[in-house]
Amino acid sequence: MRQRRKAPPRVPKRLPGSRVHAELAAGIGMRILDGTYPSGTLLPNEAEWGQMFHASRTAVREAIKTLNGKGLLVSRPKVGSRVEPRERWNLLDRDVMAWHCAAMDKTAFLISLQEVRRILEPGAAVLAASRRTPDQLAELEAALEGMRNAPDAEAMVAPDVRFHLSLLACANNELLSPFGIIIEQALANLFQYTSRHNAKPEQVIPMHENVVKAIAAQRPEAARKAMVYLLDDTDQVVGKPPSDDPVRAA
Amino acid sequence: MRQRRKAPPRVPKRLPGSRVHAELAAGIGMRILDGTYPSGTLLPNEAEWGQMFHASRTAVREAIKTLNGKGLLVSRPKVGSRVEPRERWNLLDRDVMAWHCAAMDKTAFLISLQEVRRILEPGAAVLAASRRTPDQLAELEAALEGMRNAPDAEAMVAPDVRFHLSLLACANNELLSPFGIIIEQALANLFQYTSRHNAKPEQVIPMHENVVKAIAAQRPEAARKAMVYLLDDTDQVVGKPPSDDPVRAA
DNA sequence: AACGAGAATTTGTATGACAAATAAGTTTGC
DNA sequence: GCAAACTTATTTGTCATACAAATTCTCGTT
Repeated sequence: MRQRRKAPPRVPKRLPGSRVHAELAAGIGMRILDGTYPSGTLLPNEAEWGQMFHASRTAVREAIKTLNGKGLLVSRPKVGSRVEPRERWNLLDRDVMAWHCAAMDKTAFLISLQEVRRILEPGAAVLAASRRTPDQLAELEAALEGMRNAPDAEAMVAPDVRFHLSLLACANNELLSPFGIIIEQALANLFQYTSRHNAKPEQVIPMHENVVKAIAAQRPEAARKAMVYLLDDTDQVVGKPPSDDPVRAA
Repeated sequence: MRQRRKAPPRVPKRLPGSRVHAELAAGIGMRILDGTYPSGTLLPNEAEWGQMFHASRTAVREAIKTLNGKGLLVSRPKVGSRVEPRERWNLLDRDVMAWHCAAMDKTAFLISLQEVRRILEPGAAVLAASRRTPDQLAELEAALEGMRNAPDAEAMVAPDVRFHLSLLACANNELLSPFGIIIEQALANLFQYTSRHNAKPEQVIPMHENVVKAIAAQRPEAARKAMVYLLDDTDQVVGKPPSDDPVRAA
């Protein structure tokens, strides 16, 4: 039997598993990302945040330290916490990207994401073809096999993400790993389009296969081309015209 | 008159301007980056960190929240704080990159940096040539002028960084801005080499001029080529062979 | 052996107090 | 009149303590 001696907590109707400082970080972070507090603005002080969210200053401070670490804020005594200029934000951070994505037009964001993919992934494919280890190649092939076995388009997203993340890993450059976040976001958002437009789904698997073949054969330029074709196909879903790749044009 | 009733503080001989939680974050962060606590390891608990650094648990927690936000850690009650796998680290974060740079061989790191630059900057130059605004072009030219006026090699680093950052801005893709960190680090580290080797400094300015000309003329492919040449020159300083650009080879 | 209740441990939150830093206003000295 | 020095007010920074919540571990029961 449970004793019920204590009165039930009145204010803290918090869901179990939620962390106050995480909610605060998200709450403040989103208000920055959506422009409620533009760059250069002075935020409310810690006590005010505490009142707004019914939380202690301790929790507020931990949230602010989190945002501080993501480059959204700088705090100074007597002056307060000021929103940093946009170019100092850590847009590649998972949380920041999620808040940003929630605040802004998803289509425009997706176009930006694809643009960066067009720059990065062909280059990564070149490195992958020349440097992948057998283990990394096997992982890439396993991801491809996962795509083949997907029963429907939705089930293909996860192995597709895995495929492109594996490709980044094949490049064996540790500074390329952080871009996995871009790929995850892009493919996750992209699915909402593919499920509607569903342009030429029968070509998706062969296109990925071509990338794997080129990387397996250690042919960098072929890998690059195959990746460009793959991205062209993806861009068609979004509605952008395919690239005018100088190599292909030549 | 000032009253001097209170005894001077005995223990806290901390330098003015230093923040305890920042020192803690750096101390813990570096121990993670240098491999003292490898991925998957359980860190000492908050009380132990407090003893190690002679700080309160509050300060330790704020430091841990900072590292949490950078993707180095996850904390759970009763378990503790566990080091995340390397691919989840925010290597593009300023602090993380600084700690990483302090821990690891700088030459190897510089090669990784240059490799990513070779992928990113030519692509950024293409976008810049087609989309730069007049204001952005003016900013780019101002940075170039700053390089021209630099009296010595050391004084050229700052405007050089400004140049490449401006170029990223010209691309008008917000997801490209975070890479400015890579460029800053690369050029800052690179200076140690240029000052020693000093390979063909007379070519540096004309090479940058060519990039500006192509972007001013809105010729994307010319901008791309000019940027590749520029990076080739930089790579020679590091000791890498120049790229085998398929376009140039054709 | 499986299961469940309870103990132990660690992070999470709250509160209160004071220190440090600094922007702004006020007085002082010339 | 004006500038420098001082005072004051405000906000973040740090500490100590207490307790809540979550989760693993242990141990006893069935």
